[in-house]
Amino acid sequence: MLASRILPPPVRPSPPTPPIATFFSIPRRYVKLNTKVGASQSNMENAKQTRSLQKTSRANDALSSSTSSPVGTKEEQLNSFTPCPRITRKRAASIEEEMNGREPQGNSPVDSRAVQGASSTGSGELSRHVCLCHPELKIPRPRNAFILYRQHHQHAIVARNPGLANPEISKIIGEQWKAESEAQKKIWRDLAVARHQEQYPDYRYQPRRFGRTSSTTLNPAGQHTTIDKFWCPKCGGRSIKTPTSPYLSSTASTPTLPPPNISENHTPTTKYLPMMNSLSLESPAHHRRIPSLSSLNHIQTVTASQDQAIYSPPTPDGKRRRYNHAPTSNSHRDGEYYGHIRRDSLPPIALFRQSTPNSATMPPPRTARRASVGLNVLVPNTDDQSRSVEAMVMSVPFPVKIKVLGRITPPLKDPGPTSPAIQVRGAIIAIEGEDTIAVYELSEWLKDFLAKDKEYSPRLGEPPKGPEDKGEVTFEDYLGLIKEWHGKSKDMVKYITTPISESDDEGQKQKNKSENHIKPVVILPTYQLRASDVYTSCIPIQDAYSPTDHWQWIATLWRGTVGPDLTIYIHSYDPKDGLGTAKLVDLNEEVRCMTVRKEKGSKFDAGALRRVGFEVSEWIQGIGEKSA
DNA sequence: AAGAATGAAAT
DNA sequence: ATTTCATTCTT
Repeated sequence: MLASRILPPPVRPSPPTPPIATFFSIPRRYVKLNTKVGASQSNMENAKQTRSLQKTSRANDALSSSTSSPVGTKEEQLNSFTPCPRITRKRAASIEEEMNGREPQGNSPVDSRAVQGASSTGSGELSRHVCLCHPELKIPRPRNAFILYRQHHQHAIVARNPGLANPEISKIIGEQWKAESEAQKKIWRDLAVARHQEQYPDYRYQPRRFGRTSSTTLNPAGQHTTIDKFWCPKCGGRSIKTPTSPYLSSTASTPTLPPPNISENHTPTTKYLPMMNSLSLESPAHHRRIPSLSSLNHIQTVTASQDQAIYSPPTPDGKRRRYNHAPTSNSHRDGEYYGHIRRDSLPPIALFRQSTPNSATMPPPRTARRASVGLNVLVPNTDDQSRSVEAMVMSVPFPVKIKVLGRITPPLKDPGPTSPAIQVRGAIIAIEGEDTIAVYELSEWLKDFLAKDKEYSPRLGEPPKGPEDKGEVTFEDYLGLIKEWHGKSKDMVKYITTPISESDDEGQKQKNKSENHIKPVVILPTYQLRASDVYTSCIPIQDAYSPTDHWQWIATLWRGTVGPDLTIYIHSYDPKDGLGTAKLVDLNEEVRCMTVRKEKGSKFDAGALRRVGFEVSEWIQGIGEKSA
């Protein structure tokens, strides 16, 4: 055991793991051992014994039931969920958390280091010592199948049994889990590993064991030990003592430390859309801090930086929240061990940085487009215009367009505190992509998938119609379509905010009150994106608008209609081009876009589909909780 | 902070 | 075989 402590952790098929990794927790463990463990030790022992007894019997159960019974589909006994006094809100966190990991992509070293996480921030004196190497968030261990399952069903159960204590809920879900078919369980298991692995390829589980084992303190050098409190386990160096005044310290001395959260105030959205601020529109209303859409031509410039933004990690936040509510006060001080410390450290703000820099270097926005006739050299007024327009428009990365659309037509927002609360908040999911067949295929699949869940009542919507004939299409035609959709938009909103009622108006009133929180979901096989693209190409540009301006103008007309809560974009790729490092399924919370990649000509990857289904349902669950 | 469920992964 | 810790949230 000692030996294994001293040696670097067994290196997985993965890249460099810092040799000192194993020791990170030692100093803190020391702290904790002294302060608490000793005291509670015996209690713990008891508890453990109890549990291990239970465990064995449980194990037997499992053995007898799950191994022996092949099990038929038990969908019925899943009984009728329904009611839901209040919507669980934690779910959002889990999604965010998922997103957090998505990032430096392939930077394995980061990941492995992160496993150990934790800065040297701590109690009292110790807290003044900061090591230059940085923080890193703690990577949570993978949720196992059951935990995922529990998480997923929790709110349905809470709904059924209002006010039930959590442990009870655990029991219930435990039962349900046992009843689940082996196949179903496997799906959850797969999901459990897949997700975590994707996010933290180099994760290695390193539980701290209090059992006594290593209170023998050896420091990394293998030398003996009184623990040096100021020794930074991560970089192996001594942490530096920070000046008393925070001001003095910041500038010069701590290059690797994130600056105090300057960015904390900005919402990511604000930051990621620097050039979307209107310098151009004079309408007084715009003086409000409403971030308006920019001049159209910016879309091109946006592209570059947006791209970064889009593929860069979203706000590191996630479940820290969960721990943050813990009091920062004294009570915390002495009990500090790494479990807490690690979360107290701020997420590396550096992650945000890349989103801003070029805003400064951006060309000034063109103002008063209408007037700037001469400026637009981009528009060839030739015959093949529409082709080049199409090419141009299609060359804009879809995430950019989706994001822009997201600004024009945000999802239905929750009613303000003053307005009456809505009874239910479903979701609108747009499925976009150039491969229409695939779009429909996925739409159907998703509908079926959600329908199985009983928590959802999915409907396929009819997408905006394309131009009738191949001939020229006029603005009028388009305006007609838009008008139609203003109507449909209202219908959709109504649909997703109206509790589903299958039983006729019988005991309806009673039912509606406590139960029936099935979420209505509208799935649109193509929506605003496709429509905007199509119409951009077939409505000729008669004026000085550039193709991208043209696109945005077209897109802007959707304003006033409801935007999708989530867009699923099907990215069909050529098998011979391969995928590169791209993931099959990739959720970008920031733009509310989930990308699903699919090889042209073949079917969707089964795992990818499951993943989509799962993520979508989590997304929908989290909708209530999202801040605008 | 304990606790209720289950399970994966490290000792 | 045993221990930790993933999730959730009330007592």
